[in-house]
Order: sequence, then structure tokens, then C-alpha cells
Amino acid sequence: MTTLEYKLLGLLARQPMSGYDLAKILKQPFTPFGSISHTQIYPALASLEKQGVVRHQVVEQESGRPNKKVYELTEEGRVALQQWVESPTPLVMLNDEFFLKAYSLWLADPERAIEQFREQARLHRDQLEHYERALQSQLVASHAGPENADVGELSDVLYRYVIGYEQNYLEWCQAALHYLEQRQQVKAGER
Amino acid sequence: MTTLEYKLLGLLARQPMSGYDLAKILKQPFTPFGSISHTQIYPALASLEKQGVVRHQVVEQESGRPNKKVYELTEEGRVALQQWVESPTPLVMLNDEFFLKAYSLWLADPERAIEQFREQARLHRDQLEHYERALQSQLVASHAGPENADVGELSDVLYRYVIGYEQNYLEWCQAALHYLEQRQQVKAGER
DNA sequence: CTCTACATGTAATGCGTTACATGATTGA
DNA sequence: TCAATCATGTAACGCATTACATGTAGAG
Repeated sequence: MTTLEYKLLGLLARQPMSGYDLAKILKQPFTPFGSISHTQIYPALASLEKQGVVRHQVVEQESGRPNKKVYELTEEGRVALQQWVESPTPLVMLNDEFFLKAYSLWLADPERAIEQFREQARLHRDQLEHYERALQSQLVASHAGPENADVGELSDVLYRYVIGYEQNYLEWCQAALHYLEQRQQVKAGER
Repeated sequence: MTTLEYKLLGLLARQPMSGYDLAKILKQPFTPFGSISHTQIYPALASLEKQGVVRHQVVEQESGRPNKKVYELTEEGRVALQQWVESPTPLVMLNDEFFLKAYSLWLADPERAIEQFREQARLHRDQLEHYERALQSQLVASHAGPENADVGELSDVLYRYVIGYEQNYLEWCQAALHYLEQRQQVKAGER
């Protein structure tokens, strides 16, 4: 089984749903799962069913709406997912395009370099705010009553990580900007 | 041009070298470039040459050692790389397998969950120490004299990011462990 | 009347990994 | 003699993205 398939199992383990529902969750830009398109999801679901880890029921809908196939985990699926979660995980290397660009930043025009860091800081600030708001609304929801946590929502422990990640990214951008802007001022002074 | 090709350009921009040298840098586990194997590098270099952004010279070697093709950037290559660095970069989503597992961790046996977090913490602690040592030795080297920074080495600004990244990861693992271990003790007390 | 949401798929292309292939030298 | 280092490549396979394909209903 591939990582993609385990991703789907992880979502289906929390709540049965259709390929379309999975796609809705997995294609939105702010989820920390990496976006997956429906063109991968449908074949993957078929393959998972062949492997016997999920089963589906066709649910008929009101007028016009096409029928949906609602998938759920089988017992084998739950076991497979659990074994995967409990298995050792190798260290993953970061693969961040902007970081890669930063490696060759000495080639760039300093003004442009500053612009790029400002833009990147903006993107990560938005992402951070999104996570912080999502965490807040979830805390509120869990006070209102248990067991209404939505699928695709993360637990507090997971939010801790993504928020820290974005904070570090943002602080890095700001430190880099501070450095670059100071260098620019020194050069301007020399003229 | 693909990201992979820009990665190669970024390295060649600092110093001309052979495919083998590039592979040596890009396959080691601790570089923050994501590992790339030689099977991708050789075709990519050929393609870069066809595009006119790199050129190579065959360098003959002493007895036995096979000849090497040493690649360097052309002027067009330098321009292409610079334009890429100065171009806007979309936000990348994190795609971390262990984080993904953590999403389904409620399924796991608590003891096993603790083991996995301990192991992950160990891996990231090693990685963090590696970066800290590398930064130290580079600071020493830059005091000894400028312009002897090795290829594949990162500047201080880049170290700031990777060190922060690993620190956050480690702190997250420790916070999760704290939470999980406390829950275990509560359960043990109930028995 | 066009766009979006609902719902499910296939096909083509590109990127990445693993395995295969060769061949000399040096150290354990 | 077995493995590792140097040095360059091809082939097969799998994973991912983009584009193509179909059809209804409601909102603007």
C-alpha cells in the first residue's frame, strides 16, 4: 500500500464517505495533507476495495444529484492502518522550493530578493493565522460538546506542530529580510 | 526546466563539477536538498546541455580512474537560474509521513505510539546536532579565511531555518510524549 | 446563459525510484 | 575474495498532475 492509500484510510477511519468528499478535503489549500486530486482518489479507492481494506455502499440521492459510493473501512482495513501507524518512519528531508531558491539567492538582485521574502512571509503569515483560527474554533467546539469534531480537523497535538512550523518559517523570513534590508542601507550609504 | 534541474544549476553555479560529484552531495542523508540519485542526474545533465545552460569538458584522470565530465554553467544558465530565484514561489504544503501517521494515532496501541515518538525524536535530535555542528565548523572556517566555504554548505541564513525546523520538530515530539506518558500513568493508576 | 456544485471516471504525460549494467582500483 | 570508491549510464515501474469526458440542478 502506498502513502496515498494510507492517507485515504486515515480519513475513512474517522468517518465513512465518498470519493468526492475525500477529494473536497484533500484538495483544499490549507490542509496539512498535501493536496490530492480526484483523479488519483477514484482509482485508489478501487484498488483499496480489491485489497479488501474498504467496502462501499451505493447511496441514492434526491432528484438530479448523482448517486454516491460511500466507502468505509473493513476490519482488515483498520488493522492495516493501525500496523502502518505503529511501524517505524524514516526521517524525511524537507523539500521546500523557496528554501532551494534561497540557496542561490546570492545571484539575485537584492531588491528582488527582498520582494520574494516579503511575499513568502505573507503567504506563511496567512497560513499561520488560518491554523490559529482553526485551532480556536475547535477548542470552542469541543467545549460546546464532545464528538462533533469534523473530519479533516486536527487534534490539538497536531496543531501544535503546524503552528510551530509556520512560526519558524515566518521568523526565518523576517530575519532574512532584516539582514537583506540592512545590507541595502549600507550600500545606499556608500553611494 | 524542472525543480531538479534548477537544483543542479544551483550547485554548478557555485562550482563546476561532474555528475558523480553532484550525486555525492545530493544523496547524502543530511543535506537539506532532498536526496537525488545518479540515475536522475545523468539524464538531467544531458538535457541541460541540450538546452544550452551547461557545458562540459572531459577531464582525464590518473591510472584506472575513469574520465570525468566536468560541467559548468553557461552565461544563459546563470541568467536562467537568476530568473528562477527571482520568480514568485507558491506556498508548499508539508508532506511529512510521520505527521500523517500522527493523524491516525488514536488507533494505535499507546505504548507503540510512545515508542514511535521516541524514535522520531531521536532522528530529529541527530539531525539538529548535525546542523549545529556544521554551522559551528563553518563559522570557524569563515574566520580562518573567506572564500573557502565548501559547495553544498549552507550560509548562516539557511542554517537558521533548518535548525529552527528541527527544533520545532523535536519540541513537538517531546510535547506529544509528555501528553502520551501522562495519559499512560493515569490509566495505570486506575488499575 | 454561464458558472458552480455535485459525482465519477479515463488517458496522456512527466517525475522519481529501484534494479540492472560495466569496469578498474584499493583496502579489509 | 569481498566490498567499497570512482565514474557513467539504461530500463522498468510506480506515483502524480493535467487534460479530457459526461450529466443534472440551481444561482447569478
